[in-house]
Amino acid sequence: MATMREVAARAGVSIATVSFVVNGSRSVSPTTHQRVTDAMTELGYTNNVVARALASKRTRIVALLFPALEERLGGIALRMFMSAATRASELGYHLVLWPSGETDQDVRDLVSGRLVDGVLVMEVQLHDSRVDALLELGLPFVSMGRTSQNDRVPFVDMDFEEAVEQALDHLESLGHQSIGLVLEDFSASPIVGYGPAARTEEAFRRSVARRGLRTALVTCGPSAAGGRRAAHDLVAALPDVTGVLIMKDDATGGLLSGLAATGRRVPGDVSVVSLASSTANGAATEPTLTTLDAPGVEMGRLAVESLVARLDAGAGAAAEAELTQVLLPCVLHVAGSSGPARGVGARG
Amino acid sequence: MATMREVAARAGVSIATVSFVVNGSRSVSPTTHQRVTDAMTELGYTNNVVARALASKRTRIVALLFPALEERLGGIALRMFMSAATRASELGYHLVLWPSGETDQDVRDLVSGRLVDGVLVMEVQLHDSRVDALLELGLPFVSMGRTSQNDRVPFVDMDFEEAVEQALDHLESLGHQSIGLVLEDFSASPIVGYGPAARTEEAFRRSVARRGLRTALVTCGPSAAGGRRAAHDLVAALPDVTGVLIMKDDATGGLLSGLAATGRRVPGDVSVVSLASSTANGAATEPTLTTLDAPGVEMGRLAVESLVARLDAGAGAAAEAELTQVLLPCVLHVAGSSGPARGVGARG
DNA sequence: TTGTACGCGTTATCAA
DNA sequence: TTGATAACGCGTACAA
Repeated sequence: MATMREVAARAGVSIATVSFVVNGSRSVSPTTHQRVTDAMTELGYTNNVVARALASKRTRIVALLFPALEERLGGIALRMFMSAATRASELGYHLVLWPSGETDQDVRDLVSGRLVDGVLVMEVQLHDSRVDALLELGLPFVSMGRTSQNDRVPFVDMDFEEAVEQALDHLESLGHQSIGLVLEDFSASPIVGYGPAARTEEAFRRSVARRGLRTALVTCGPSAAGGRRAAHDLVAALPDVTGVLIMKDDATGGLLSGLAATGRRVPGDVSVVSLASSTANGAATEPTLTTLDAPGVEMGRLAVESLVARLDAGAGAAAEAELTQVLLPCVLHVAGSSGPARGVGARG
Repeated sequence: MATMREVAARAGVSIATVSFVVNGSRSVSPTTHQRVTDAMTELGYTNNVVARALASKRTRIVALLFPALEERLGGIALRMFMSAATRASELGYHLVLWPSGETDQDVRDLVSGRLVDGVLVMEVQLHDSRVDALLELGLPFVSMGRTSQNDRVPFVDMDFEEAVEQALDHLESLGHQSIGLVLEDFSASPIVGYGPAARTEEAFRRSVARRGLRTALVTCGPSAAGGRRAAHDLVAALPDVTGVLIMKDDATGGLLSGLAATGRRVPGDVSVVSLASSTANGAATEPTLTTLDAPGVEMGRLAVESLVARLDAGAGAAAEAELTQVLLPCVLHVAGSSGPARGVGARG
């Protein structure tokens, strides 16, 4: 609870010298350095981050902008929160949680307090007014997710295209030629083209055309009931289906039982791969799910690192800092829900 | 980006008058008030929260202390994060996320920067050095969860005792007399007595004794495999079991299939109630789970409200402020996994 | 009701 | 290498 002034008096030096010692901003002679550190420990000096922020015009606080009232967020969002906060802490920053609606006004209001040096934006949509507002405000930020036109926007996102490739590689190597894709049904949602679903669908269409696979695409409502319904829709659209990619965690269990209800066994008759999920999540069903684990932890960590790097570089070097646009791969975790296609030997 | 000084100059008043208008700390004449507000809008004045914090010795920031590296946290923790941040925002506060280990040193280091006015502590254990440290530091805080000796500690926690009563009431009203309890296995964990599990077990023991039920208690490993194993252990220990309480979300699906593997149908032969879970989570299985939904959102909201109330009351009134110790009930959501006991009519 | 002036605890700019 | 001292932007006695 001691101030710099008190430490300076105790050490018999000027307040500026104490500041030099604390920040290492100038070199001080070993003797005075020792006197200052002694005084600091004797008085139990600790920095006052608020005073430092006022004087230095840097708060060393970054904000994580998340969509309030969003019910779809799950375990991977939580891991992003935690890893972002942890990495920020390691880098000497604090992370504040900012709930925001879809409107850019929320962003402007929050930023106007000048509490934060930079912002991370979560759940970025294809058209996102929050990103527009941040660009206009000139505040350093990193987008977690991509808009449709991200020319000069630093972002960290999941590589949905690559995830689809990995999943199809896996299934094709097991001999599957008839593969369905199950995506969340956004037709009743205000969202016009949800990025992850849109990118996954597009990547799937391109890849299956190139690979020459038989395919079908069905949408899926929430929870087990939605998954069960999707299973029926899928087998109706693609009766000889032997492989399924699904990107809707809460419906995957229902998909499994829905497939069973049509007389198809997993993985005996049909293999299932859960996209953008997690091993832990996949372990909750029987059989356990082959998953492409979303890099939530890495996304949080990298987004913070990218933002902090720009902040620590200073306003001068900010312009010439390279634009970090990172796509993180999912990790394929092979488990019980995928296996050789019917008629293909187990060692095939 | 305008300062108070600039607004004052524009309005032709003193800087103090502007401050009075901004904070409502003194009454100002309607005419000058108008001149000031006009100047503010013309210059686009916004408060500088850092300068305000330095002068007022209040940052209006609270910290949420969460256990770093904790993998067990799930959806309800995420909802706590989001609701706490949202409520704080509504009350004019900011929420920063502070990762901490088990050691109290982390807490002391974080607090020493004087960045926050108060702290929320998550996942409080029966013996928690973080709580001890906060008490010693004299910093206002609210515990989310309870220690074993919480005489003067303000807390918000789930009412595990009541949840057990609700679950047993539900099952008993359906005619069940032989009920098992499935809890997470902490024998291999460093945690000595995990609060929620310990309180649930104790409440269960007391309640079933009073009710005169036949019971068994089994522990449960992670994921579906753990639940399946628990099902076998349970039917071995209590062959005529017709009702199960389980508090381990990722194993509940496995419990269902494990029961099926022993020839017992849910809910035809055995009813299952998932404790401290969520309706959304329970909808992922078939049948959908009857759950006692954890009040994660309410806990985050109430903890913030309690803390902010104390902070806004000021240091003077803090001592005489009542000690808020709140136990929040779970909400019973009856779904597909519970029904009348065998031999009891559906209208029983 | 309004103005003056000091304090909050640092950082940063000059001198020395 | 060190020391004065002016910002930083706002809150608040105290005075007018």
